[in-house]
Amino acid sequence: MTLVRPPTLRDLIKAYGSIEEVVKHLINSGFTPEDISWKFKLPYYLIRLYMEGFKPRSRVLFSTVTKVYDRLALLRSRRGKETELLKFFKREDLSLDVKVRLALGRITDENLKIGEGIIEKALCAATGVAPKRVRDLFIDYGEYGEVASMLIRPKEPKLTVDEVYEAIRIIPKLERVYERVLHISSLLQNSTPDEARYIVRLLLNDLKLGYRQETVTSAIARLYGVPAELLERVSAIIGLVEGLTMAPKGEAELSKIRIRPGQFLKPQLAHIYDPDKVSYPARVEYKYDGSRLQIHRWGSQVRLFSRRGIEKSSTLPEVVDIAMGFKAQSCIVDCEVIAVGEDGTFLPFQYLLERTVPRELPTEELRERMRKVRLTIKAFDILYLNGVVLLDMPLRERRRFLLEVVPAEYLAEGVDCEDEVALMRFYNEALKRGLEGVIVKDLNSPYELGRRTYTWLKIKPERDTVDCVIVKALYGKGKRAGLYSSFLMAVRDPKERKLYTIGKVSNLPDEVMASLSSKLERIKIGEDKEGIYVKPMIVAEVTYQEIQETDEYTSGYALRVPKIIRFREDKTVEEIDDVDKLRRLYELQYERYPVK
DNA sequence: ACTGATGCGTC
DNA sequence: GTCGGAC
DNA sequence: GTCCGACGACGCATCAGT
Repeated sequence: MTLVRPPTLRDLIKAYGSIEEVVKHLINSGFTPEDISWKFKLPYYLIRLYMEGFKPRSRVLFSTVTKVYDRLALLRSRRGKETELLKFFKREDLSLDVKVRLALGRITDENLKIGEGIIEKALCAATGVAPKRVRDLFIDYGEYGEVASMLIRPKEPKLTVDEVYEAIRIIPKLERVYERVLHISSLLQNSTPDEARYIVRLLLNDLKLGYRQETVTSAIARLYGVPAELLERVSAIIGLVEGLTMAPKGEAELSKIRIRPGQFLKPQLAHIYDPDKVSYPARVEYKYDGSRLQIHRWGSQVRLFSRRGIEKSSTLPEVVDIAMGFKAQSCIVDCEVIAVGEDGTFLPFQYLLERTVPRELPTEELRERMRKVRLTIKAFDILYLNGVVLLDMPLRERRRFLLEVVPAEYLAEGVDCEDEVALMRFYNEALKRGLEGVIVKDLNSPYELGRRTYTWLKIKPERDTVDCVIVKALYGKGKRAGLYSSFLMAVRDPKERKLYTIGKVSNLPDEVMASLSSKLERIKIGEDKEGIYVKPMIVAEVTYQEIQETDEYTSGYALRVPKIIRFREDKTVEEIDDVDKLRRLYELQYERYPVK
């Protein structure tokens, strides 16, 4: 009896013709990708690539791209970065969409479901380094790309752009956490420190190269000789990557891109109110505490989009019904969707999330939620009507069409104000009626896709303030590495010497953060993986937009949109506010501003 | 079957 | 949603 | 003036782990 040698990979390739066929055959015979990786000493990511039918097209090394990234990181000026990008886009050995995506640091529009947690696991798996040490490096450098480049061993670069690019694109197909970890760690094991830095950054959608997307746009516009404004507009309509990759078709083709219902448009946004920026007469409307919704209707078709373009049509059927009642053949309407009780009163924002967050729900569950949280809309703009694009029309004229299309009960309430006195009168009335505030709009302004403009200004009230004390300081990330950049605040027990947490605050100026950080080090009394615990003695006055009930903090309450107003060096921890005051403020907030 | 970790999208 | 800060 | 990164709370989805 002769011993049969197990077939080598070489044998199998000979038998099946190609490595791709071998992998397919082995998977069909019941082997897992892990088995195959183990048996033939093949990197896990390659097996997953072959399973997805990967066919290498170009042999360009990924290290040529990381060199471009490094140069971009070093260049200081916008112009310099733009020229370097232009040089990159001139390369003919890579396709334009690959180059655009590499430049934008966004390899796919799908969700990778990769965050810092999975990167940390993958780094441990790839290097055998203990999680504690990886985390410590992360605290020091504030970013996993740099950490990866420090932990990965130098080697000859051999990854190709194709491999890296496709390996990232197939990640959405890896459902299990351990699959994603194995995939990424095998990729990192086969990369150089420089490659690892940028692979991690690509996975986290953040290249940290210090240029903006408009720099990428103008580099492409320059290369293909098309106006940057046109390219921007096309990108606003069909999407950034799609728009930029159309540039070679030239100005004539780009000009043909038209807005059509069914295709999401980036909504216009508002700035904070500044009295000097208002031009009268101004349109002033209630600001409803809801979620932005863009309604597209053409014939009997309706599509709803959230602020970032997520489709919501299937979970908001009552809004679809409302849209069916619009008096138009086709239209795109901008509105706020809000939660209302059975009596028509406004419900707090938290309730709305139960309706707007889910992506899809079983019919029964959806019905139940529809009963519990009713919805209505408040429309305030119209972008398109019966084949005509209204964007460049002044608001005054767009509103005329809006009133014809949308029934009165679904329109945002407002008035035209001649001066600041009238504005403030309407604003105060809005607060009395329980609204979030008002929006002030320039009646002569066009609708500017995707831009935050001073032609729309929001006014929201200052709420009460709470004096509280820092009990914990959390490590900053990215550009705030090495500092404590967010602070856990607490209030007193009314009787005993106890503290109850109420949430975290951040957003301090760099200088303040720096001096605070050293102060905190001196009163440190403990630590965990997120930051340090400190002796409660730094008192701050904090304001907020709303108090919410929560299980997250020991007081039972949390502040929505918290802000530090000032530090109270005149106050000791004995003199801060207590939980009773917080409870009173919570109960008072809807009395003083009736939710109606 | 439940809880926790992780990621994502709303404000 | 907020803010500060780079560009 | 504009954009963007670093932050806040919340609820949901999904998988990991018991």
